[in-house]
Formats: sequence, C-alpha cells, structure tokens
Amino acid sequence: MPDLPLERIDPDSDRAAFRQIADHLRTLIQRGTLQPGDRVPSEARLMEHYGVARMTVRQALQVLRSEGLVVAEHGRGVFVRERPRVRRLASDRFARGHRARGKATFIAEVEESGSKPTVDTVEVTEEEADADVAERLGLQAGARVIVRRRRYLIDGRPAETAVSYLPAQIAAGTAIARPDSGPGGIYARLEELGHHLARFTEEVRSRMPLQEEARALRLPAGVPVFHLIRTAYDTTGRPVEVCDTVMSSDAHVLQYELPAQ
Amino acid sequence: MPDLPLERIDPDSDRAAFRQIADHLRTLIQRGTLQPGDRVPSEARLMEHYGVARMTVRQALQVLRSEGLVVAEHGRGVFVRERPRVRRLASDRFARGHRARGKATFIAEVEESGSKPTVDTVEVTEEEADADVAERLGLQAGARVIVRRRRYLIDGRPAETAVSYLPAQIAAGTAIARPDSGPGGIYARLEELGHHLARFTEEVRSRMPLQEEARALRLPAGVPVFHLIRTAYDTTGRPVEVCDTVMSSDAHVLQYELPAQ
DNA sequence: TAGTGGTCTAGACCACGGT
DNA sequence: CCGTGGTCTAGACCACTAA
Repeated sequence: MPDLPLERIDPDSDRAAFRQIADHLRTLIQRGTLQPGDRVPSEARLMEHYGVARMTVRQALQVLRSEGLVVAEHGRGVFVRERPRVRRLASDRFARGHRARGKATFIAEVEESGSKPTVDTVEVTEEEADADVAERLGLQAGARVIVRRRRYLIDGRPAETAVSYLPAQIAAGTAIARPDSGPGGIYARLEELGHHLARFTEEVRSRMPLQEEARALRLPAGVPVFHLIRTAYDTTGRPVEVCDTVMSSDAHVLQYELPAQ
Repeated sequence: MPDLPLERIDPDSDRAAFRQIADHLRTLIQRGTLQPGDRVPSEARLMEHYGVARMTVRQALQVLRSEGLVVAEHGRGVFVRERPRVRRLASDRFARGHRARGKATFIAEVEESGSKPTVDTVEVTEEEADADVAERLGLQAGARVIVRRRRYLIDGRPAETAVSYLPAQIAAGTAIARPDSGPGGIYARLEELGHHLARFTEEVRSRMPLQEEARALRLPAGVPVFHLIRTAYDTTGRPVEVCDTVMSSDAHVLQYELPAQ
C-alpha cells in the first residue's frame, strides 16, 4: 500500500481536490496497478498522503463507488471491485431444442455452464393485470392473470428476479398455476395445452436498481441492472406469456441475432 | 415548495438520518408528488425542516443523484430528472429494406420519427486491430483495419457514439475509408463491393459510463450506458464489420426477436 | 484493542444563476 | 445583489472486522 505511485494534488488546478484524488486512483485501477480484489489505501493514509481532510478523501472514494470501480467494506477497507463471472444469454435460449431434456430454460442453461442453479422463491398468485401487462397480453384492462414470481440463483448468488404473467383463461387450474410447474417448466405446459410457441419478443432497458432490487440481487453501488420484458407468442400469434426480468448488468451479456432480411 | 408533505426523521430508527431523508424525497418522486422538472426543496430548507447539518442533507441528495432520480444545477437548485424521449431500436433496423432509400440506418430511422439527425464527428483512420476486434473480424492480431469514429445526435442532443472497424483488405481505398461514405452508408458500399450482408450479431452490455463517455453523451449522474458490439457477416459467413456503440440507457429501449425454433 | 469505514456537526469560502 | 449548489476543514462518536 505505501508503495503505490500516488501523485500529489495540483493546488493551481481548476479541478477539485477530491476529483484529482479520484482521477489518480481511477488511473491506478484502469492501468491494473490496483487489481480487482486489491485494497485501496485507507482513508487515513490518503488524508496523510494528500494532506486533505477526511471528507475530501471520502468524496473521492464516493466518486469511484458510484462509478462501480470500488466497494467499501465496513471495518475492512475499500477494495477494487471484482467482476463476477459473466453469464451469456444467447438469443436462442428459448428454442425448443433446449427444453427437450425436461428442464426449464434457466436450469438447463446454468447446469451446462458447470454451475448450480437454484430457484428460491416461487410465489404464484392470481391477480388483475395492470395496464401494461394487459396490453402486452392483448387482454382487457383488469383481466385476470396468473402471476409467477421467483428469484434465480447461481451457486447460491442471486442472478435474476423474474415475474411471469399468463392469461388466467389459459393457465388457471393447470400446473402453471402451481409453484412446481413440472418438467420443462411453464413453456412445456403451454405446449401441452396446445399453445405451441412460435416466437418471442424481448425489450431491453437498463437503469440503476431500485432499493429492493439492489437488495434482492445483492448489488454493490454503481452497478446498473438490465430490465427485460419478454413476450411469448403461440403459433396463432396470440401472446401467452409476459415475463419481466431484472438482472445485474455486470454479470450478464445479452447476445442477439439480427436479420439482414 | 413549503407545502410538501415532508415527514420528520425518526431519531430512534437504525436507519441513518440521510437515508431517511432520501427515502422521504424518493417516495415523493415515485408517487409523482414531485414531477420530472420540479424543483426539490433547497439544501437550506431541508436543513431547517429536518434540523440537520448541511452535509447530512447533501448526503441524502447524493443518494438520489446516484440513483438517477435528481440532477443538481449549480446556482439554480436540484430538480427531479426529466426523462428524454425514448428511442426504440428494433432488431430489424439493419434489414436491407430500410437502406433502400439511400440513407444510412441512423439517418433514416431518426427522420422517420420526426426528429433531426446529425452526425458530428467523422474521423476515419487506418490502424492495427486490437486483439478483440481482430478476433471478431477473424483477422490476425495486428492486422490493418479501417476505423470510423462518429457521434450521432438527435435534435442537437448526443444520442450515441459509434466506432466501426472493417478489414483494410476490404475497405482501404474505397468510399468506406472516406469521411463521407456516400448514399446508404457503409453497408451500401459493402454490398457494392460484393459483400452481401447476411446477418448481424449483437452483444449487449450495460455499465456506468467512463468519464469521456459521460462528457460525449452529456449524461447526468446515475445514468448507465448500453454498450453494443455488433458484427456484420456477409453471405459467405465472413465478418466484414465490427461496430462498437455506446448510448445513454435512459433514452433507449432495445427490441429483439427471439426464435422458438 | 487497533484500525477501518459510517455518520454527523458547525462552520468557511467559492462559483454560478437570476434579479 | 441574494440564494443556490460546490468544495473543504477539523473535529466527534459509532459500528464493524480482525488480531
């Protein structure tokens, strides 16, 4: 720690002292002098080195935290953030072939990558669809829908939360309305019910997490989330499911194929 | 402003005062009591109302800023962030039909939505491909590539930055290597050169912006960026372009089609 | 127990925006 | 000019971690 090539603050610079300190540390991180998992010098050391008050040092560290570059651990120190293993979500992940083995998409996919998938809360209710969901499902506002809420984990770490909405007219009273939807998951059930899946559309957004999302996904500061809204259509063109998914953006890369026509 | 239903701090709560203040204000924003563009009470008012020191109030506001909920304007006040108009990027946006009118993809798309597109820096160079680009283009490390860097604006506001890489073997000496690549853009030129485009793959990431990105896209704090890496393949399966794009996540929704096979 | 970060105070001076 | 947010100081006490 004491050997880090820390520069000094330029008192003639227009740039605020805390920004200069943040710049120095950011450079060390981006150059790899400070590696993921390494400890950043303590606030006390930084105060001494730069000759500034504690709040100035803390402001510099706050900048780096909101950039997602470091995480603070109370009582331990501030560390360069470690990047989790990235999960690639390919655009063919809902293709029928992947369901053949009697496993839901998430389970099959994660097991294939050598990790342990778990699903930790499955809550199934019947509710009135809100305006957005009703529109996506082509239903009247306030129509009844089966709602499946769950959280997926990989090796015990939260990976994504998902909420599925299906028309009650289709799903009520079937295995889809039970927590354990059986082998192959709800898509297998839909096909058994005669709703052969033809295509999916997926909308991708990104934003900073809400507080509950940061908690549910154990997100450090400075890490945005992907927000996906997927709609499944059967071969008649009818929308049969809307799935609303939130996942950490630093553990995921989405991959799509675009047609050239 | 003075009529806002601000609560008081619960001194017995475990939750820090600045978090309670942030919670109160967040609730007002999420309930719509404070609308986008509205001014949040000034630091002085908040200090007075909650009976805390200025730094405590500022910490609360800092929380909301890094959540992307408010923006501070020096000398004016703190305002609930206004959401820009959202641009939808559909997965067929590179389909041949959309190029027919002799316009590059971005120009055609933005004009269709009734806004004014501009491209403000086109810098074209020939460089050595870095390892990642070389791999994506199926080239030897260090192979020569034509690099096109530009920034796109909608109604004068920066929308995205993009850097395209094409094998020099294909593009050197052609209109692709000139700032103005001519009607229909570089994809039209590639097809004239016999590289008929068959498909594209797109990788989607999201993260907090680097400093230059925040500057180039005029991003307020708390707004992540989409980082897209698109590869274009010709009908022989050869990758002919890699395009690296960064865009504000709050002005964009990406939309894709997924096959059910 | 020593060292770390988390919270909070009560000031100070400055730069910016609009009157 | 006044009110706004931006920067900075020099303390204080607390809670957590690890030895």
